[in-house]
Amino acid sequence: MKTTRNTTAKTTILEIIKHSDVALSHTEIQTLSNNICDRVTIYRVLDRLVGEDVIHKIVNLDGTIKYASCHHAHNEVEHTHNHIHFSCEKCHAVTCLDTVEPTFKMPSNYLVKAVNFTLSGLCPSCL
Amino acid sequence: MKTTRNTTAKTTILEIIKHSDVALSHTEIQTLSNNICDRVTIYRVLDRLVGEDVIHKIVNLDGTIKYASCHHAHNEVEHTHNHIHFSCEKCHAVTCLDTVEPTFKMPSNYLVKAVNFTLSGLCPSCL
DNA sequence: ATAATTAATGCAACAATGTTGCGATATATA
DNA sequence: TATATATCGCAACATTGTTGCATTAATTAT
Ligand SMILES: [Zn+2]
Ligand SMILES: [Zn+2]
Ligand SMILES: [Zn+2]
Ligand SMILES: [Zn+2]
Repeated sequence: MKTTRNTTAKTTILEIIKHSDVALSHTEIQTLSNNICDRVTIYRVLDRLVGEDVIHKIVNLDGTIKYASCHHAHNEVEHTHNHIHFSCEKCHAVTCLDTVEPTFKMPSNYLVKAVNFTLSGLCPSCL
Repeated sequence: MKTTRNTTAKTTILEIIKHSDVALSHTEIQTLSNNICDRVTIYRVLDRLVGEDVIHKIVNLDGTIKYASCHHAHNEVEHTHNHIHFSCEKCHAVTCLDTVEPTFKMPSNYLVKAVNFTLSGLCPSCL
């Protein structure tokens, strides 16, 4: 079987994401990592971390992709990322709102498997 | 003042979007328009139509941008696009669900100005 | 109907972002 | 320490979106 390895690039990138209180884009991670590795490597590490369920991918309102660490217990049976994200239109910070759970009624002829909710406006720091 | 003009490109693109029951990307519009105009013109026409509030922009789960016509009455006082979108993971169709209204409770220290909700799963055709 | 104004277009050139192939490197294991 | 192979670096490429400018065409005025 295909195993996964802990490399310096992977460790560094994961630390950067874990220590950030906002979601980070590929470019932001590259800057913060001080070019510790190639641009392509960052893409591949991010894919791996998402696959390992250590971080999750967020699509921002403008279509940019951001990454944040997963704060759930890793032994959950049902593992979803159905929490809301907030995108501040002033400081552009994207944060996970793990406690907010949206409710909605869907027509029965749809099968909903995942939700991706993003709110925008002003965050507490910018309010 | 700067007026807007009705050109063949604009008319054609708007017709394509209006007659589609799913949201369309720039590339899809280009294909459907049979290369009636330059790639850049499509970008500019789409920006104009969004600015005129005739169509609205949707960010799909994968970060791709799609466009759909607005179905609201144009004399509404409050004009928002806070409806849910559904993205089918099989046929990749993105549709507007104008009737579904999500509810949620936000912490008071956030100011929510806009919402962007996308559900994914299987649409009625693929179920 | 014709001329004048300028919004809109086409084209080229560029920037940003993401992907792929492959030889070289480094990690985990024996 | 030796081996297997996951991962990396690099180059090359694809896609998507932007900008500047000369040309074209839609609207308005004459
Ligand atoms: Zn903010
Ligand atoms: Zn999150
Ligand atoms: Zn479908
Ligand atoms: Zn819509």
